[in-house]
Amino acid sequence: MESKDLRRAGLKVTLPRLKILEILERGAHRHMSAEDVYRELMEVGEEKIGLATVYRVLTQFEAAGLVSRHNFDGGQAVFELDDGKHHDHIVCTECGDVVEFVDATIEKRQKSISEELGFDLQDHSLVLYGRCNKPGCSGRSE
Amino acid sequence: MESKDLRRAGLKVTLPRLKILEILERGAHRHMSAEDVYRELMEVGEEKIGLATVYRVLTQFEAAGLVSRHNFDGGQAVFELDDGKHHDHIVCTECGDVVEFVDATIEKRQKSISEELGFDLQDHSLVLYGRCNKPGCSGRSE
DNA sequence: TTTGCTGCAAATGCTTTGCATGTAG
DNA sequence: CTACATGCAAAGCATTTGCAGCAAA
Repeated sequence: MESKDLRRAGLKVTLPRLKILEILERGAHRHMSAEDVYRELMEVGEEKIGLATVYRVLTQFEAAGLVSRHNFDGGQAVFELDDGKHHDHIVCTECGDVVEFVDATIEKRQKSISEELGFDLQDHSLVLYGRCNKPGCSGRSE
Repeated sequence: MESKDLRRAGLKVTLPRLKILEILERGAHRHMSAEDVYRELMEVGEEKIGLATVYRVLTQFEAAGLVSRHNFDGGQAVFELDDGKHHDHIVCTECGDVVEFVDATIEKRQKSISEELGFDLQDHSLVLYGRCNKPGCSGRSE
């Protein structure tokens, strides 16, 4: 029951929030833009919910640590449920598919490099772009 | 003489283009947003040049490979002269200072990871965020 | 002259906000 | 009942575009 998550985050349990959480959990893709979420809401018959609410809710979820936001190439930010485990992304430039990965070597080097350059590392963003070799790959959306 | 660069890129040699190139070469910072460039143009007395032209010119320079564009956190894209040598960035979250670096280990791992995941790597974006330890650091712009 | 460039203002696309109404707690 | 949420429309940014006038080549 995801109402727990909402209450724990200090957010009132409302229909828009529940529905959006649900879509992020069982939606078509793990990485979705606000528009993607909004579109699915419409498809599911939740036509009273406005796009502004989707943005507001996603932003609140981000602040609450329920969701994380990524700025891949192409203007639109994408959101994904945050399971607490850090990871980076590789995005297919053709079909938009996103695959997550973690690499201890890279993580370690980043830390060292920051120290060498006199920085106290707080965060980082690593996105690889390439063409995936999936069967039906050649331009959808994700 | 930078007119060469322009001609080689198939661009007419015009005052806006020369001035913008000049600012990128001798400007206050190596990484500048379009607004930054525009602001310096105004300061230098080049007040006839419009912001739209700055954007257009920077985009053309990017297409010509003279300049590269980066999307760091904070909405505004930043541009830097492209010397052909690839590098990544570490950005100070306090003063906005940017330091460039290259790390062979990271580059190699990225390649391997892409292959392992069945991607043909085309490009990547790595940005580290942290606090730098420079003397006067605590919130400017760069 | 011809093709490409520029300034300006208007248009975009994504995201955020103001405000009056609604509703969870 | 009160504080917080929502929908809608309008506002905000960064960036792009249409167009008429200008200027390199």
